Amino acid sequence: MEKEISKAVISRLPRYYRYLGELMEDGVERISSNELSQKMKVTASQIRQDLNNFGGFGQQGYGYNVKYLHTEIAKILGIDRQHNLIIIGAGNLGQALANYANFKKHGFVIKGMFDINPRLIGLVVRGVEIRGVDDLEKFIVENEVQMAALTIPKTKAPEIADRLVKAGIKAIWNFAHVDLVVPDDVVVENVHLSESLMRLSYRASSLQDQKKKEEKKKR
Amino acid sequence: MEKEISKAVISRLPRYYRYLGELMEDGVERISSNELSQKMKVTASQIRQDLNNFGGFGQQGYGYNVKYLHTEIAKILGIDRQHNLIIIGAGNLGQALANYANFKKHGFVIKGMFDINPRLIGLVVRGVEIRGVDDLEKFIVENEVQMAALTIPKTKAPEIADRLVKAGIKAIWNFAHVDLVVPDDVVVENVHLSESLMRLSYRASSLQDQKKKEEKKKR
DNA sequence: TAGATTGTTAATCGATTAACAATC
DNA sequence: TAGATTGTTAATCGATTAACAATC
Repeated sequence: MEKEISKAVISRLPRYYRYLGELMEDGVERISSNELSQKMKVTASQIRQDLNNFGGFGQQGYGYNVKYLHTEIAKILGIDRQHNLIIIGAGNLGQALANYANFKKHGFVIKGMFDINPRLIGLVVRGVEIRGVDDLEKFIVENEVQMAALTIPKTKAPEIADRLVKAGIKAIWNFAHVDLVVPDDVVVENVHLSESLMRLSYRASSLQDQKKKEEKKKR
Repeated sequence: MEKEISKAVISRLPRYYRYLGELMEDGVERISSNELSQKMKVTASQIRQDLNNFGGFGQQGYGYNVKYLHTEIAKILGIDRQHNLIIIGAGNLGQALANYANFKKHGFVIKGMFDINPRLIGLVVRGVEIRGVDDLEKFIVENEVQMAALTIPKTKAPEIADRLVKAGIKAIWNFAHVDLVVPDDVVVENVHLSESLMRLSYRASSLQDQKKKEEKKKR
């Protein structure tokens, strides 16, 4: 039985990965959980606990080898392998993703882009042609695509998601403002930008309100 | 003393808001925590606990009035007021945000866009002109801008963030892959897309690995 | 009034932090 | 060997779920 690893732990791994990458660039060879904790503003205890979910990557009295740990986290995250990706929805957001150069560095290869807008079909973005959705299923199979980014309106998303799942897609990066319903063996990662903005709004607003209250008190 | 409301609660509010909005569109007038919990796939207990952080919005024996609750959550999130926003970085992602029509509906008004690329300066996106960053501070003050979306490379982000803070910005929606350092009275909401994609990669990869193991067992 | 459902307290569960023995 | 720092167990804290009295 595999011990299930908590979502909280997983969501911290990419940040560790980023900091380790920066340390490598700075030529740092080793780091202790304590040093790293100060840089990242988390507890050293949390770092050690998190990492030990996956094995002992450090050494007593020494700390962690930056390069080694960086590689190991990449393996855990699955970014050491190639992921074939398509983007459904070639609007600004879809194109923004396509233009995001760092993808390739982490094993994500954009195999194709799709849209229903005839004005976009045929255009080429970063060497990738925008296609109509008619030959979607065929394309997925032929190009061994496992992942799809959904940057289409919420009205179209569930239907397209169904088609993706039937065609064999196993991972959906969902930017549409709906909760997709998919089988157990398909994973969905939501990026709901409007919800993110609302969280910011909440925090900004409550900060404002607090200030106003404090001003009132003074008088 | 205000009781501090947990981050977990806040991050669920926008989703409640979205579901209530959809219920309104469907003409539903009232809903019980139990019904809503089934739709949203959370526990009824959690819904009631979450809402009661902010006050009693329901009525025993009746449930919650959809429209009323929708309005109240909007107030809590601060999306009943106007937020003046600028976008720094007019690349694909910045333009995607500018084109995202629903912003206005929730009180976010895009006052301006900024870039350093001379080829973009002067262009107009959705009625908003792209400006150079020279007159950034002046623009913020004159237009009473409180929020900024940062869609620029990580190398430039900290410097611009400093300028924003000095000019009086209180909320930063950060799409750059750095952790910004800001004073206590400024809030930052991070959208690290590459980290989101890595989380998806982890889940997709561990699903794959699991399957392989099961296949091995069978043999 | 009887039935339904909230608001809220209490119980459980999980995640974070602290502590320290193991060991490089 | 002595010092440093991990890996891991135990303690604490917080968040989620369950239960039920209050009340519409």
